[in-house]
Amino acid sequence: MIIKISTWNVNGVRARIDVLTSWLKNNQPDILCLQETKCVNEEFPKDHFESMGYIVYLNGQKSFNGVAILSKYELTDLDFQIYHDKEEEQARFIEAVLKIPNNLPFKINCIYLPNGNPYPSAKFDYKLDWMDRLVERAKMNISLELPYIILGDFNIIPTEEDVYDHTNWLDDALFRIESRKKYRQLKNLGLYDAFLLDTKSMVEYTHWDYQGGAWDKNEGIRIDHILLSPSACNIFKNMTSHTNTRASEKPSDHIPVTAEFQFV
DNA sequence: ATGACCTAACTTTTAGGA
Repeated sequence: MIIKISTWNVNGVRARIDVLTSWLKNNQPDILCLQETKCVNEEFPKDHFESMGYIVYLNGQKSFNGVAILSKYELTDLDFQIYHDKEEEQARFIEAVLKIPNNLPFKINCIYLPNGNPYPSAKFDYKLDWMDRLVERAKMNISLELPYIILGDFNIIPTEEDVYDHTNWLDDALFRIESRKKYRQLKNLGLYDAFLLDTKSMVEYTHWDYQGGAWDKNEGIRIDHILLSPSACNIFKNMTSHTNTRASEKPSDHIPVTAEFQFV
C-alpha cells in the first residue's frame, strides 16, 4: 500500500476552509500536517475534517502559530512539545507515530519553525535556539533507526537555488548563514531532502509572497521541506509540489507538498 | 489608475508573517 503524507502552511485554517476542503477531496492524503492554523483548539473546525474521514490532532494557539495533523489512521505516542524543560510558549510542534500492521512504526515530526525576522533580534535568537532543540530531537529519533520524517514550514531557504534572487535575502532570517548552517547541521545527522531525491526541475518553490505580484513573477522561495531518515528513505516513492494551489481563489501564500511511501 | 498583501483581534489600527 502507498501512504501519502503532506504538509501545508495554510495561513489560517478557518480562512482556508474551502481551499483546504477541495484540495483534500482531490488529493486524499493519508496524513496532512498543517501549520499556522492560527486558532485555539476549541476554534478549530475539527468536526468538519472528521466528517471527511480524518482523525484530528491539535496543538493550537490564539491568533498565531498553531499546528495540526489530520490522519486517516490513528496515531500514537503524541508529543506536543519540543521544549520539555521550560514552558512552551509557542505552538509549533507535534510528534506522532503511525503504526500500520506488518510495517515498522513510522514517526512524524510536524514543525512550524520560527521565522526569526528581523535579524538581529530576540526572535532570531529564538529561531536558532528552537533549531538546536530540533537537532537534539532528530538526533535521538534517528538513533532509533526506524522510519522517521520531519516535515513542515522550516522557514529556511537552504541554498541560492531555492530563491528567485538571493541577493534580496542576505540579511533575512530565512537565508542568514546562521540559519542555513543549523539546517545543514540537522541534515548532516543523516536526513535526506525528499525534494532533492525526486527533483523534476532545479527550481520549485513552496511560497510566494502576497505582495508585489510575487506569484505572477514567480518570485518564490522553497521553505517547506520533508526530511527523511535513512529507513524512511528506503520506502520513499516520490515527492510532489502542488504548485497550482497558489493560483486558487483566496490561496495560502504556501503550497502543500506531498511525499509518498511504499508500505507493505 | 479604479490600486498596488493577508489573517486575526476586546477591530476603525496593530502585530505578525516571509
